[in-house]
Amino acid sequence: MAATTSRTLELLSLLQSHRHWSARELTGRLGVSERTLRRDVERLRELGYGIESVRGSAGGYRLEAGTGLPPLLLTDDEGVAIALGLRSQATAGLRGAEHTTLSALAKIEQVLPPALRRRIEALQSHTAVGVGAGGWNRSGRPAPEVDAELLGLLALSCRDGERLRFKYTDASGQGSARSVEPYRLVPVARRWYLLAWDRDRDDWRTFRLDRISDVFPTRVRFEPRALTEEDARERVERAVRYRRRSIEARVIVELPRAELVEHLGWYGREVQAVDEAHCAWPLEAESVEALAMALMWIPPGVRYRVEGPELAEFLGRQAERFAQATA
Amino acid sequence: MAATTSRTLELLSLLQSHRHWSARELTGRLGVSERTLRRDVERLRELGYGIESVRGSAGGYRLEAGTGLPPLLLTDDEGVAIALGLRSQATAGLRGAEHTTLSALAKIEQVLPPALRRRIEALQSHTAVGVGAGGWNRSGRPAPEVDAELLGLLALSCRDGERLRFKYTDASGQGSARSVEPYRLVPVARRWYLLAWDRDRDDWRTFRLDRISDVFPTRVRFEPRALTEEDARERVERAVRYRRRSIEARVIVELPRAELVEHLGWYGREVQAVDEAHCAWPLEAESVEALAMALMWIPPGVRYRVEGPELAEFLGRQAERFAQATA
DNA sequence: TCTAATGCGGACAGAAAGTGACCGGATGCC
DNA sequence: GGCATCCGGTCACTTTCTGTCCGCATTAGA
Repeated sequence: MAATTSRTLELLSLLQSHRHWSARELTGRLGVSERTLRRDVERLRELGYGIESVRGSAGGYRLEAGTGLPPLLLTDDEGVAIALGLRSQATAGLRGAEHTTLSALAKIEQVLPPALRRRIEALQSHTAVGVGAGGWNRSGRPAPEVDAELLGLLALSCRDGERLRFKYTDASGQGSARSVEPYRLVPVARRWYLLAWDRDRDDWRTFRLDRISDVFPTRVRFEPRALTEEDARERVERAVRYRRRSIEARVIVELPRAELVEHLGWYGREVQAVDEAHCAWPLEAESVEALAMALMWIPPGVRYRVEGPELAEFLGRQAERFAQATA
Repeated sequence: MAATTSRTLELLSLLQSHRHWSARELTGRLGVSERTLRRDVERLRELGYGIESVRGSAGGYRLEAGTGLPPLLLTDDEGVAIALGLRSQATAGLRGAEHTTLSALAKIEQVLPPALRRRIEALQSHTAVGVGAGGWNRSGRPAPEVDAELLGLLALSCRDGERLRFKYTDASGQGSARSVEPYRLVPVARRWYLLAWDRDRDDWRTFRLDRISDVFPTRVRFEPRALTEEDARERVERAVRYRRRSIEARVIVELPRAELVEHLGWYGREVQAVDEAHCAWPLEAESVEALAMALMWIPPGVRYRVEGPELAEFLGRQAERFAQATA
């Protein structure tokens, strides 16, 4: 039963797993005549998937970019890799694509067999970063750990309009049990927040993800309350009292612009020439520590001067500490 | 023609896009009778995809984890998000899953419509990190830019056994035109290398990805030469003459262990107590700069002393520079 | 306890499709 | 030119698909 549908999927899967197939190989795998294979190929083409065929000896079929994205037929391993990629993508907070990333993540998390889920968790725990690795974020503090699994779960609930219960520990350390209608996940300054309608308090509330625990999906659906995208973001930002508070400074380096740019590569793209022998490197970050780090990349032996009160003050203190530390 | 196959895919797509659907909604969307819908659901179940149904009022269907991964039916946006996630995953070099990540990446790159490809590139250029962000790697230098697109292309060629031509600039700056049979991509120390059979030199060669340019996929297939996984890795490592060269140091901080751990969080997991008032923080990284960065996270006002000649020497110089810079 | 809403699946008959065999043709590599 | 490969028309046969009709099972809520 349904031989043709599943065979079509299998054909797609074969084509995705290996770029080139001859008709013979395919008919062998699928157990059909060549004529039927050609008809299957035709069908797939009609669905908009680009299958190119090459005639002559060494001919065959290959899947190419078509007009639309074909269904991705993944092996378990690949599924795991994708889920991992999306999780780290989501927790890293790629600007401008959070929503889509979450929706893709929700899609795959929804159908992930438990065995694979366990593998993902195992792998994820291996990927923790070390000191000096990617773990420092723009704010210059170690990024708070974001629970990617929680993120996935919440994303699903938001998408599907499913009530949730969980424990929440507020800023003052007070714990409480909440019953909410999740509305949207919003990333602010590398942290994730859940905007939801609190059923007990009869109002919108914002929850920081790392303070949520013991989530229980009730499976009870609800009709999402109307709220514009902007409203949502504004509510969260207000609740979070988030200010950007970025710190700026400028470094005057005793080096021709070209040389510094050469040395810094991509990070030196904003360096400007001051005169033949000096250049200016504008810096911006969310903490003085992050700025100071940047200074360490000025080549050894090269003199520089910083402009910017916060950074200067910080450097003064660090210089003292460094000197003491090696005494 | 093929109404049922495409309808089945559409059903799967609907189920993936939204968790809960009533039979009515589905029949409306698909334009078939309820009986047929039930049969479609049955078919999907037979294929191993977990569709749960709920009877009674507020009943309906939902897609759940089944025994296998169902074909992922993605919107364009989601496809972009996944490709981005995989690219960053691959270039970040997740240990232990490189191969699978590449295979998943190859799968999606293979079928990515050009329009989406352009979107990915656009987005990717926006996600470049700023100073102090995740762009510093373990070696303490800005991570060399890995061209994710190149990586995807090479992954495809390795998988499919397709000959390549490209230009290669070796360490000494010498350029040459190569014609190779790509065999495997190997990440070493945050850099990617291509192991391939060089057809002109009649031997294996290792190419650093960031030195490869002007790649031309010939579309000519070849029979991959036999080589074990270990052999491959060994060849690359030998070619790369990779040594770990990590630098170690220890910091004695005038703070009780508990307080420092509290302050550092995850990064302080190896801190040891020395006595009531002091603790020792062992550090390890691939450059002194990275070590020095770690020091900045010791709370302001707290005194510390470093043990380790390289770091001490480096700090001495930095202290001087900082002092000069603010003069 | 009753009722309305929802999903379940057997039976049937007509419509639609899928299938393999056969064939002459086109294309590309050597 | 010779060979290997893909192309797509036609035909007869088989299988599947589909909608309709129906009584049943399950659930939430009045």
